[in-house]
Amino acid sequence: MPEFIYKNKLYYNPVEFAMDRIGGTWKMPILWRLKEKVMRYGELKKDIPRITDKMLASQLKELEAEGFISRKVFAEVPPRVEYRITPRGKKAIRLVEQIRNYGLELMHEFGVKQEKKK
Amino acid sequence: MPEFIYKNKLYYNPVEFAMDRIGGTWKMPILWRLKEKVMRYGELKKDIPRITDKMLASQLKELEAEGFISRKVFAEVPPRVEYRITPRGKKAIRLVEQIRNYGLELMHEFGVKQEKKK
DNA sequence: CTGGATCCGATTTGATACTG
DNA sequence: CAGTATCAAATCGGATCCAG
Repeated sequence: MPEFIYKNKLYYNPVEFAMDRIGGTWKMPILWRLKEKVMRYGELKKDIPRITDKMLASQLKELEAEGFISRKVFAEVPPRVEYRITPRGKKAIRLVEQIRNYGLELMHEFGVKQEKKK
Repeated sequence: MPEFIYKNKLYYNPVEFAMDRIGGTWKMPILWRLKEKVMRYGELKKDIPRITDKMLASQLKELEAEGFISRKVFAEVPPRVEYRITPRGKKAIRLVEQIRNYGLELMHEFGVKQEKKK
């Protein structure tokens, strides 16, 4: 049984480590949107339903701190901040795609229907 | 933006749906161990470090309720209960492997070393 | 042996208001 | 526009005790 410490937290396995980096309710949705677009804070906010400023800001900060996205601030008024995916983030996206495909498969098995975008 | 309800819970995307079925701290470790072995409750308990009875029992119940594992009770004294993976669980294992491989990759990038099993 | 029941603290997320 | 600060709610998981 592998077991290890990272940043003062005990992990039992690599899956847990990965999910701690890019798991949670909002990180994958954020990465997903930055897949092939550079986006501003406000664009992300509008594009991700129900996310609050608190969650968006904190998750962006964590993703940046661990190198999945980068942040560019423009010295303008009004302020402009752009977020873009990094190479590490691109690798993460490949996993997101796999989980997503699996999720779609499961939803089909469970008879879950998705709503259309309005 | 897909958005849907399953069992009275609102989901934002397929990833979230998948992780709600097989995510959390203990479900993947359990599935992983049943990958190619039938195991008893007590064996799982011994093999998964630090898991409590509460978590093991509840996670087994949820995995069974959603068809990832099956449970066989023997009418013996003392009681014997065996858990085995189902076809649906086997598909899940393929995803676990992908997440695990990604986690190992990330750990390498982050310079995390795993301890050897004692 | 295989759990269920209860209590409780820690963590995560949400709501709301406010600011450079 | 792009966030912070504060407080509250919900969820998760651990500890402990009990039972068929």
